[in-house]
Amino acid sequence: MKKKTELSIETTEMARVLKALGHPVRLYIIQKLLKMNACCYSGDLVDEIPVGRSTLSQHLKELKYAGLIQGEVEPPYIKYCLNKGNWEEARKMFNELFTENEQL
Amino acid sequence: MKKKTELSIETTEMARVLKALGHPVRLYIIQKLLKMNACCYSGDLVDEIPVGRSTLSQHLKELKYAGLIQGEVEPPYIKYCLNKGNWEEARKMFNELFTENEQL
DNA sequence: TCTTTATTTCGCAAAATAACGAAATGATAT
DNA sequence: ATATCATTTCGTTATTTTGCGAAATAAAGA
Repeated sequence: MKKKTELSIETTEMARVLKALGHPVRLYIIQKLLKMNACCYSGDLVDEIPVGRSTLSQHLKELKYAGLIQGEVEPPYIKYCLNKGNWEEARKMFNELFTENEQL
Repeated sequence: MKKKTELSIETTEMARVLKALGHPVRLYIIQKLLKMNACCYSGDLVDEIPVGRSTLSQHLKELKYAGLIQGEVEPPYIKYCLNKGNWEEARKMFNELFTENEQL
């Protein structure tokens, strides 16, 4: 028997997004962007989050790589905003996962 | 300035759940339990997931530790089911995160 | 008692992650 | 040309995660 099917692309991709959100610092950033419905700067975040500048930069990079945020250069700042298109995609995915079984 | 506030318990806890879901194997298991609205056995999973028995066992342990599933001993099997109470909590958390900003 | 069966724990190795401070970058202002 | 500024990249270290196979466990059957 033993099919050992590869896990689907959808599952793998969704897990990637969940993983990106699965760190307090990164989740905090996303929550903040959602709550404010706005963008923010690394310099603002570094005052609110107990982590050094370079570490924060790494987390921003990961969120960007996961497609959840995007950065616009506004010298000497970089303005980080939600990637709304991708976020909407993610929202749909999660909604499916979380609500298709409300009867539980 | 530099407040360096600790991140809130809520954010930290939510990140823990997201992290637990942030692996393809673990997400697959949860998706399966949701879809079937039922329980499953480690032995079933090992035929569907491309990973060894001991590795699978580790992932089940992590899902259990994160409170997402629970296991009932049914010798010689162990029946794994969603922890419905905790799942409902998680569902609410995520719903808040993902839907409070549908206007985006 | 000795197997068998399903599953977990153990011990290990490889890879990934998280964090830091120092140095680099790139743009502007002096 | 040099200094400043916000931010990133680099190099490093410590820790965690992922994965495996071998051995252990625990229950039931021969």
